[in-house]
Amino acid sequence: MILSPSFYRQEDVVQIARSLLGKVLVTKVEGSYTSGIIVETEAYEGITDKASHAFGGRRTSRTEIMYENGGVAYVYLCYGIHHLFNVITHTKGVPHAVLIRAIEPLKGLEIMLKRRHKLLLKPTLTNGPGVLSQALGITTKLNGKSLQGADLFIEDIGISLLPENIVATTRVGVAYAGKDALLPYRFYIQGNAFVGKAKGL
DNA sequence: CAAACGATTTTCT
DNA sequence: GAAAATCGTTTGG
Repeated sequence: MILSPSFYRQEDVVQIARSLLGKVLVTKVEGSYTSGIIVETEAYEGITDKASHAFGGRRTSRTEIMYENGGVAYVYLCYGIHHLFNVITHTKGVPHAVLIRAIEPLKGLEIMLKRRHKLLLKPTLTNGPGVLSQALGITTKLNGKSLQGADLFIEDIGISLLPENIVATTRVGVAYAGKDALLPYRFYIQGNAFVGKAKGL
């Protein structure tokens, strides 16, 4: 079943980040469906989190979407090269977000391989926030889109994880955030081959 | 209006 | 292991 708006509007963004593990992110871009099981996430706790774009309540044209009601996508370009996909959570006015860092390919494998210019299925196909967006065809065109749409949603396919299989640790690439960089806001499925290994492990 | 800077990935040494 | 690639957003003049 597709995750409902009420799922995204829970108050605890860290709990949502944990809950998204094992769910399936589905996109339909240029007529083709692609999907993958979410195996790694990071929580960005709004105005109190120095690593968040909305830290201190900053509102700019880019971050405005973060203040929307939970259940929309926040996609932005990083390093001029990579599109990073986030889920906006909590209610209107509270800029919480969850970054999807890695997925395990599920459907549309051929299309994902083609988009990534690969021939074989390897973890590098979708094991980072930039590359999974490329594989799923996610670009800034999806910024602000509802996660209830026919071409972008997250569904629960009945995967349940044991607590001991969920690892909580520090986030990646946010050293500039000072003590907030030490918060255990990153979650991943223990032992999954598609969890990012590029950094910090 | 000009300049600096990334919630990263790939490639070269 | 180190460095380049690359551009929209943000910040300062």
